[in-house]
This record gives sequence, structure tokens and C-alpha cells, in this order.
Amino acid sequence: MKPYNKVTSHEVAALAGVSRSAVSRTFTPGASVSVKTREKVENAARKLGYRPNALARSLIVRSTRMIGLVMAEWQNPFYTRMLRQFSERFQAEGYQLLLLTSASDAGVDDAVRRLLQYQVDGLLIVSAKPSEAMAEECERAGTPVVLINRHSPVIRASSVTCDNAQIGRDIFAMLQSAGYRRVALVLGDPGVLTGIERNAAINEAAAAGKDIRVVAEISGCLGYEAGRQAVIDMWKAAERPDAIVCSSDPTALGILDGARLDLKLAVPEELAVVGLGDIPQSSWGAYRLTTVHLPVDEMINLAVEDLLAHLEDPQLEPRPMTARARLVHRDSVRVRPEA
Amino acid sequence: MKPYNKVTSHEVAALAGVSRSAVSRTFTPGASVSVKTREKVENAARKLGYRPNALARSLIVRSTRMIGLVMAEWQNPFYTRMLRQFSERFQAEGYQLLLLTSASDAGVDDAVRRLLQYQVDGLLIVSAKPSEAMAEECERAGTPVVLINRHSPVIRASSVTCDNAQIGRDIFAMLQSAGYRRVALVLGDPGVLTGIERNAAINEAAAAGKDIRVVAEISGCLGYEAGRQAVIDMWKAAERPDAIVCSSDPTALGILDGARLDLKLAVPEELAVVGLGDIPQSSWGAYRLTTVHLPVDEMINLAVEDLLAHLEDPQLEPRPMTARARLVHRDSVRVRPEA
DNA sequence: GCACGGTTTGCAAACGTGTGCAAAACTGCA
DNA sequence: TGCAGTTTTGCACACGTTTGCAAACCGTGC
Repeated sequence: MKPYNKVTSHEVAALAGVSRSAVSRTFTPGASVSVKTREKVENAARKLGYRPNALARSLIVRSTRMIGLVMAEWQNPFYTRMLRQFSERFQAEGYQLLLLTSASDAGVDDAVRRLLQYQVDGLLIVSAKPSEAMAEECERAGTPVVLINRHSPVIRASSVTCDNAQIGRDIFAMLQSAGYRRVALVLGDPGVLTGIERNAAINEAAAAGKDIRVVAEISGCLGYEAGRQAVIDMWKAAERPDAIVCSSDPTALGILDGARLDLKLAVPEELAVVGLGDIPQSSWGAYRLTTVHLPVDEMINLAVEDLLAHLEDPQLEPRPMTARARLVHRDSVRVRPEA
Repeated sequence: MKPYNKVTSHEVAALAGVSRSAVSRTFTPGASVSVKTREKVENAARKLGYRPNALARSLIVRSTRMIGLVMAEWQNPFYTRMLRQFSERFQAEGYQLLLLTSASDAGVDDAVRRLLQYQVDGLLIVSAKPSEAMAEECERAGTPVVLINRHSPVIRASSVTCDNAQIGRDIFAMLQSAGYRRVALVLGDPGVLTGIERNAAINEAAAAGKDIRVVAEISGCLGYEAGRQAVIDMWKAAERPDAIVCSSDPTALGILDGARLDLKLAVPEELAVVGLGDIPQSSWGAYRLTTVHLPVDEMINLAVEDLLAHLEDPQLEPRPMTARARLVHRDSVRVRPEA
């Protein structure tokens, strides 16, 4: 004996004494129903606890009002914020989010495949990208996709990133004018474009000028603990940096604590630390980290608007979008050379 | 000219020269198909890029393998962790998460309604609870639901919480034996059970004993900034506390910074601060907050196991589950009375 | 009473799949 | 070859909706 109790439009129609079409029409805004039958149907529906089956519906209207979200990076609080905002924004427009997690780029294709089976109307991929073949399948299926914090010239998909190279140059200029000389670059997940492009720009700038050198470049260092350990290790090396540029805020905060608490260094006098992301903790009194504020809200806006536009008009061409990041000066970098 | 290109089992069947049932069976594990036709079908499917429509499928098998997740609280990093783990765990079992956000208890019913329309197989509600009527609808629909960090005797649903009263008593005992005398209780979102129950237990213990009093009880104070301001305000009041018990870690960290940086107080000598949640930042060197470690992983396990069990066997009765929280002693509370 | 324009209504055909059932094909064996 | 037993296959119906189309209905003005 199953408690299988789903009530269908058929039963509502029977109770109300009308046809199934009538009940369908009362639940479709803008359909032609007389007020009398509408009332009858609504009463019957209420009595039975009827709720239209969204899946059966989407089968014939060819739109599920679900958008697939694949998330490949959770470490950074930054992405949580995205998740929340995406959920709220799309929910307001009558869409739901179908959420999948993927370990890395490798898992993305699987996730996308699953989402396509569920006939999602659109796809949001944060901090990862699908294979070219998979992207092509999306296109053939007519499913618009927007990449966040990733882009690829070979994939036909919208993307929103920020101008990492420019930020790299800004950081370089700041360190230079404050008189720092030996900078270390620490990268988190190798493969996340944000850090890579930024570091490339710094390297380039350093190669061009004479007075400031890149003395170390480590990668795979992600999170508070890793950062704290990394700075300790760095101090054992032959040449110690006087500025560390870090591709995630939590890592930078770990470095800050490692430098101050473990190594007893004076920040920013003896060592500068700059982060990436501007998470809430970075502004907290105990840290006051100089970092780059990623324009998450702007990025979210761009992504949402673009995806909605593509849902509206499938003919629209995908386009790359870039938001402008902003250096926020706090207390972990001094502003002028020491006297 | 639409690029509408969905390929159906019909087309695959035609290309392979078999019936539609044959292609359906090749994609249903354990069905009876000869290797020869299976091969033909697989080739045709690959050539056409066929992917079974999960929605049409679930229409007839009466199971969508989607589970609905409604999230009412995002402030605390704690919940992000839950989200991620839920996603991964269920994904591993072949389920997807359909994510909805709700501002508060008020919005939960709406979210649940929407999820039911999508015929989710199960429901996870974190940090909020549906109305009694809505819970009844879920039951009639045969959709198991598990509540996280909430419970209600009147709702027939599984729930996982932790023993907040016990933790309240533990905190009280700790403060008492360390010789603190005037405790302030600060609550975040009024309505989140965790804090309420804990504070109630502390109040009760204080009423029973003689040597320690609750001198202030504020609520609606959530997040770093709010905490930092709150402690400043407290210091203007007639009677200043010597211990603050806080219902979220970020708030407690704000209080810590407010006390040390703004008020120039010595922690833990002049003031004790205890948090709730044990977020990563709380263990960081600059803070070392004494707090209670919520057993998130255990709670997640309980929730996942219970929901899966109910999906397996719909007859199963819902049950309340409680995980045990643990006080973690760090440096924001002294361990013995001052000399 | 009748023709006429405009609304409402029900019929039936989709949407893309799974599955019971009986027919068909195959297997092994005498 | 014939036959019993087993496996494979196709038909057709079901799942719960939406929607084009034509019939039914309604009110109105002659």
C-alpha cells in the first residue's frame, strides 16, 4: 500500500465538472477561461491540493525554467556569495538552480552532461570550463552557457572575467613606488586564470624595469594553513622576499599571521603582503589586508543579465565580458619608501 | 529557424534499424538486450549525440532523482560547508540538488511549494521550517523531508540538531569555574533555535546558582561589524559584563576586535568571549577564539543517511536526531580565576 | 426567429520516455 | 527437421501536461 497520492488535472477536472483543458487554462496566466469555470476549478483544486506537475509541463513547452550551475571551487568565500546571489536573482525571475559540483575541469564535462539530460534552459559554470566537444554539444542543444572566471577563445560561450593583467600592473606599480625590491608570487590552484594572468603581468613588468625582481614563484598554495606554512618555508630560502603577492585572501591572511606571529616580522615595514578577493575578514581590524577587490556584484550582474538575454533570444551571440577590479589600500603594504 | 536539435530515442531507433524500446533498454541497466542490437544502438546514439531526456523518464518512473534544498541562512560559513557536502554526497548517489533560497521561515512555504511542483524525491531544509500545513502536503505527496538545525514536535519530519542545552550548561560551567561573574548573551537571528536554546539553558543555570548573573541579553546582532559595534555600546551601559556569549563566530570575532582594538581591553583577563560554530577563522592566530565546535560533518552524515533511507523505503518513520557539539578551549577565555 | 461576431469549451494530438505482454527469434537437443 | 525452452523484440499504452482547431455557446441587432 503506497501513499501515492499525486493528484492530477484529470481528477480536478472530474470534481469541477469540466474538461482537463479547462483546468490547464486556469493555471496558465493569460488563457481564455470564463470566471465561472475558473472559480469551479480553483475550488476543486484547493480541495484536492492540486499542484501542476512542472516536469510534464516543461515536456511540452520545451522549457524547464531550471538553470544548471556547476561549481568547481568552494574554498573561497567569494564563490559562496556568487551562489547565493545567483540563486536569489534567478529565483526572482522564476528560475530554479540545479546544482552540481565538480572537482576540477576534468569533472565538468560529466556535470554538464547530467545537466543537459535534465534539459536545463541555461548553464552557469564557475571557475572551470568544459571541453570543446562538450561546449559544442551545448550549442547544438541550444543551451546558452556563461563561464565565470574563465574564458576560452575556442569555446563559443559568454564569459565574465576581470582584467587580471591590469590589476597585476597596478600592484607592481604600487610595490615599486613604495620601494619594495624583491617580490614573491604565490599561486593557489594552478589553472585558475585570475592568478595566472595577474602573475604573468607582474613578471612582465618586472622584466621590463630594473629595480624590482621576482625572487620566488610557488604554486599550489591555497588556504590559511598553507599560507602560514609557506612564508615560514620562504624564510629558509637563500633570498628572502620583501613583498608577497598572493592569489587568494585566505592564503594571504595565513601569510600575514605567519610573518607576524611565527617570524616576528613587522608588516608592512619589513614585508608587504597583498591578497586577492577582498573577503570580509580581510578588512577586519586584526588584519587590514591590502588586497584587490574583485567586483563580484558586477560580475554576477553581467552573468545574470547575459544569461537572461540569451534565454529570451536564442539567436544572440555569446560575448566575453570583463569587469574592473580595484586595488584596496589597507595596512599590509606601506605607501612610501622607508626613510 | 530555430536551432532546435534535440535528438530523441525515435531517431536513434530509426538510424539503428530497431524499435524505440530497444534503445530505451540499452540505456536501462539490467534490461534484456542482445549484444548485437546494443552495439547498433550505441553506435547510432553516439553518432547522433543522443542523451535520454531525464524529465520524460522521470515522468513514468515516478522519480526525478532530484532532491530539493532550501537554504534560509547564508551568513555563516558553516552553511556553505553543508551546501557543498550535500551536493557532493548526493551527487555520488546519483541525485542532483535543486536549490532554492528563502529569506526566512515565511518564505519557506513558497520554496517548498515550488520544489514539490518539480516533483523532487526528497527535501532538505536548512535553518528554517515549513508551516504545519505545508509539511502535511509533503507527507501526502510522499516526499520525505529532513530539517536541519530546526525541529518541531508538531511536524512529521526528520530533523537533525545538536544538543544546545547541554552546550549551554557546559559554557556556564566553564565560565563559572574561571571566575567570571557577569555574562552577556548576544543572539543573532532571533528564531534560530541553536542560540535560543543555548541561552535559555544558561539563563536557567544562572538562576539556579548565586555567584554568576546574566547582565545583558541582546538579539538581532549578526556578523562581524554588528558584533564590533555591540561591544562598544555595551561598554556605555551601567553594568559591564566580564563575559560575552555569542551565537555566531563572526559576531564573536567582531566583539573580540572591538574589545581589544577599540576598547583596549585585555582578553581573556578582563573579558571572556565565546562563539558558536568554530569557523576556520576562529582558530587563526590573531583570534584563537574559544567557541563551540558544531559537528557539521556528523550532522551532514545523519541528514544524508536518513534521507537516503527514506528514499529507499517510504514507509520509514521520520525521526529526530541530535549530534553532540563540543566546547573547544582556546585563548579568549581564561581557565582559572585571576590571582 | 435568425444570422453574426466574439468568447469559451472539449477533443485529440502531441512531448519523450519506460514497460507488460505476447509474438518472434534463437538455442540446444533428440 | 521438429520441438521445447529461453531470450529478444516490437506493439501499444501509460505518465501529466499544453494547445490548435473546430464546435458550442452567448448576447445582440435586425
